[in-house]
Amino acid sequence: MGSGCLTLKVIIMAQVQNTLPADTQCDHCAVRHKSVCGALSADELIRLNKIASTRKMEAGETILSDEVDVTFFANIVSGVVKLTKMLPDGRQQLIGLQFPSDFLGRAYGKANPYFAEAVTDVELCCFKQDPFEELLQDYPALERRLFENTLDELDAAREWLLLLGRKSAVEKVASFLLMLVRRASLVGCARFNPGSSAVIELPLGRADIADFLGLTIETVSRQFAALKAEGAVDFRDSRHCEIVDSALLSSLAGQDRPTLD
Amino acid sequence: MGSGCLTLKVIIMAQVQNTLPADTQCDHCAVRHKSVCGALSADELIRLNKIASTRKMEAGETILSDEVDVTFFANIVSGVVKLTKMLPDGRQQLIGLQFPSDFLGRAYGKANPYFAEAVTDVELCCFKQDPFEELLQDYPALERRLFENTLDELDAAREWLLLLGRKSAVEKVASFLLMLVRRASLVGCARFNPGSSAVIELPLGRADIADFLGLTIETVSRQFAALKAEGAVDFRDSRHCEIVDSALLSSLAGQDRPTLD
DNA sequence: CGACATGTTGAACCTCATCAACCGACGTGG
DNA sequence: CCACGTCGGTTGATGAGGTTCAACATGTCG
Repeated sequence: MGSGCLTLKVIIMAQVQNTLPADTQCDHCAVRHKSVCGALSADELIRLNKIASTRKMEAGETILSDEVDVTFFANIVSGVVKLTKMLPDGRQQLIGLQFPSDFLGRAYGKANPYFAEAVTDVELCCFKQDPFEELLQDYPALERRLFENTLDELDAAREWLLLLGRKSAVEKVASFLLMLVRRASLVGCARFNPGSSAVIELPLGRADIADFLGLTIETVSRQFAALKAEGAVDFRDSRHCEIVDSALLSSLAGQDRPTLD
Repeated sequence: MGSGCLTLKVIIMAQVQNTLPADTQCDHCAVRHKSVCGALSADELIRLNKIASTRKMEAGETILSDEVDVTFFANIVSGVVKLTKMLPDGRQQLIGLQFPSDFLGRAYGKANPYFAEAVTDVELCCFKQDPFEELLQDYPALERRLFENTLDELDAAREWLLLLGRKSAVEKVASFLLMLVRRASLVGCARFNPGSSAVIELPLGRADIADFLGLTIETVSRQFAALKAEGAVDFRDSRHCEIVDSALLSSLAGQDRPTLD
């Protein structure tokens, strides 16, 4: 049960690459409007800029940890980040997957009760904790954006509860792919062909997918094979999945009414 | 799989019992300080009071629904509320359990993507939607309290992801009991004896517990029996559970280090 | 009392985990 | 250059943990 692989808890803090000049950087930022920054006016952004700095992290590095007090929040500018929790005996569960424009860190004091780890190489836009919380006080629009963000995350987590608690292995895997289509397409990780078939890049390896779905590597692999056999998807390689029949896929995911026509 | 019992989606809105006189009611309120109201001064409370009204609902009534636009938020004053989600084929998952002082409803527009149903008889303190959202604008402390609330719910949901994805049946049931001890004791549903043994009242029937833990009624029952056999708990009746050995119980829940002493 | 709801217990079955072999891609060093 | 180990993924055989189905117990309400 579980992955059993106790990941080394080496916390390597990324170096500050670059302190942003006060007024220009955000204009070119890929996530300027989608992220929480979207709540701020140009003037307000300048102040945010003053406490911001870019960091790059390599795939596999730990960004936030259970055990270390973190002194910053961050927007993901590029790359994918996984959030995980672990049982003392090593069993692991992925509790979230974050894409560009998502926000990392728990506001207001309490430590995050989980790990955040870079899945791919990642660019972050980091904000120092204390001054950022001051900003939250001063700019209600910012706080509200962050709040709505959190509400969305809560909804997503609850959707996942349903998946983990009640869905079968195939349904889980199918739902996972659909979730990627939905989320990744917003972020440009997916390219759509005219014929409504899309190729999505799986940001996670089989082990992480398993930990996301509460399954083992082997079952994930088998269910992918099953979906392929059904004609719902096709794989060019283990990381690239073509959605052949998305209607079929979502019926296999158990999300629509059971064909009431 | 799942409970299979498609609960009737009859939405019976409770009658307004009682419009609060502007200044007195809150003083006697059992959850005045624990709930979001705790963020408000006496003056501010008066304004909140103007848009508040008490409602009583009977066990089994639906409070919030997927399919109906809800026009109020609410504090739970007494009783227990369950939040559920359902797959189209009837499989059900409990995604949250709310106690007195907890807040019901999703701020800022979007509909709650779940059901809320009274488990016991429930007293609510309801706030009309639009004026309450105005209050959120005007009283940042209130919004912030609600925000922190939401963050805590998110943490709880993620804890539950780990449980559903990675824990065995015994571990799930044991964790459930411990969760009740932690939460219910804050709310006065539990009475502690000197000898560190406590009797907790299970607010849920076996079916709901099963839907909470992603199990079936039968397994829940068997695991309770197993815990009793181990000497971790004892049952006076199916609804009252005495925690005999809470250290043992939490080790069976898989939450502490595997005895490294 | 009988009808019904709720919970417990037993036996058979099935899904998924476990253990193990295997495959291809990659990198390293002889 | 190829032998070698490693790593990620696939595939097969076996078995355990939970589900399912069914019978039974208990409690409540008419």
